[in-house]
Amino acid sequence: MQSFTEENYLKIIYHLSELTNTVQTNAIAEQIQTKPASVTDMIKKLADKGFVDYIKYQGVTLTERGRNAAINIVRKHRLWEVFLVDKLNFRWDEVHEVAEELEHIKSEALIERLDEFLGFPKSDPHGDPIPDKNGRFAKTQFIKLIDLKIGDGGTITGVSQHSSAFLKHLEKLGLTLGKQIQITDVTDFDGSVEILVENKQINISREVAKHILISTNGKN
Amino acid sequence: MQSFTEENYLKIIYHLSELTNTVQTNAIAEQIQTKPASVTDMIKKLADKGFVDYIKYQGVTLTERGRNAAINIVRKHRLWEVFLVDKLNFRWDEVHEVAEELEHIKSEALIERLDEFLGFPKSDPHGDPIPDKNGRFAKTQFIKLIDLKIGDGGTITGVSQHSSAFLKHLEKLGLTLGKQIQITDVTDFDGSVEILVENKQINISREVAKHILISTNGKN
DNA sequence: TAATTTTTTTAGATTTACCTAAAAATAAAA
DNA sequence: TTTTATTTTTAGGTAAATCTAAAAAAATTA
Repeated sequence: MQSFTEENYLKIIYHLSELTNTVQTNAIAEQIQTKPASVTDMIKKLADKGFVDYIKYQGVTLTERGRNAAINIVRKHRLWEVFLVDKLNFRWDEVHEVAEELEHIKSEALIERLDEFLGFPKSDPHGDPIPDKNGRFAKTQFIKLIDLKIGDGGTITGVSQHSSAFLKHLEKLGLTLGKQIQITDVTDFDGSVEILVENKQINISREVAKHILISTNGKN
Repeated sequence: MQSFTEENYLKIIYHLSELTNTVQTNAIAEQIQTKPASVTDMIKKLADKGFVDYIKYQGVTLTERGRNAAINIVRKHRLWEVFLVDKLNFRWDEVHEVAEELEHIKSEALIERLDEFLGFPKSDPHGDPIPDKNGRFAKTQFIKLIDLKIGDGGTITGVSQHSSAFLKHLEKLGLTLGKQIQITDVTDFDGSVEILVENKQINISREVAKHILISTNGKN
């Protein structure tokens, strides 16, 4: 059984592994809000316990054991987010911080019953897939909005940034999960994107477009 | 804001305060499963922070501030227990350990919304009163079953032991909250008590009788 | 390839919550 | 009121997770 802190490291390493194969010390330090020296210490500990493979100066990768542990934490995090939104009427931009705490509650029975209580949801309020109790989940095929071309369209099915500030901004723009969008123009000057949502033309910054995930329903 | 550990100390001191006015170091050590020397350390820290009044060798009492903090933790613990039993179908003997973890989740909004979701319950699955958001709750007038005399009767409205072993035992005997009981005999030899529940005569040990709380509906 | 910059690690400290062993204070018994 | 027993505190230390500052390795640039 891992400590609260170890669990956070595993979770962060797991998320960073989706971007790069081996994960760098500095990247972890930035995510976990700590110093690289502290990360090195913890990585050694996780390596000793068999959660990560680690070669000095080369970065880390999760072992099978480490990945399973990480996926379990992600599962808990996402289930709690569904609970907060579906049952306690939290908004999607309010749930992340609370779920960061709830994900560390240890009871397995609690999570299985919570899953059942929520009706075995497949995705969380931000569109991220929820692993089942065996750690399996659909590899969702997302495209970043920024990577679409003029004329391309699709459905908003996820976000890659969970901060309250970002999500509130999306809400204000009417860009919530399930909304159909289509790219109508891309501005050369600042890379901002012109999109059509519910028959309205809006302009979003490149930065925002990077963190909106689209499932395309075929181009036109 | 207090640490996980500080919260546990406050909670334990609060519960022990219901028995004796000033709480002894050894009593805390026993409850918290630690050594008296460690308790002394923590007490000093809590005193520095203004949560307890402390005189060397004399024991501690909670300050107003300490009591408020403790009651808030008790409120959270009991609300989570209701959630686990009412919504996730846990049995009353399964909830204590999980609630020991959940009680430390910090979001105030979470607790207010959970309270509302549960319909503002007044008592937890063991019959203990749930403080409202201002820390107010009904001082319940319990009598220990062991203190009743032959012929006395009443309703089981609480227990003063939350261990799974004890609660399972009560369940097996049919002694659950709300059951009407009447004392029919007390054995001199071992102090065990003969009681009438649902037209059946059963015998319970002195130890068990000590931890069952009765609200009397008048003697006969 | 050499020089510079960036990344990562080591070394040595700090803080929190705990420990053991011994000393001091208080309470109980003779 | 001594003596004995119990309770509590002090002193000094440990482990976990962090830190700063400096050294070492790797990557980048000139």
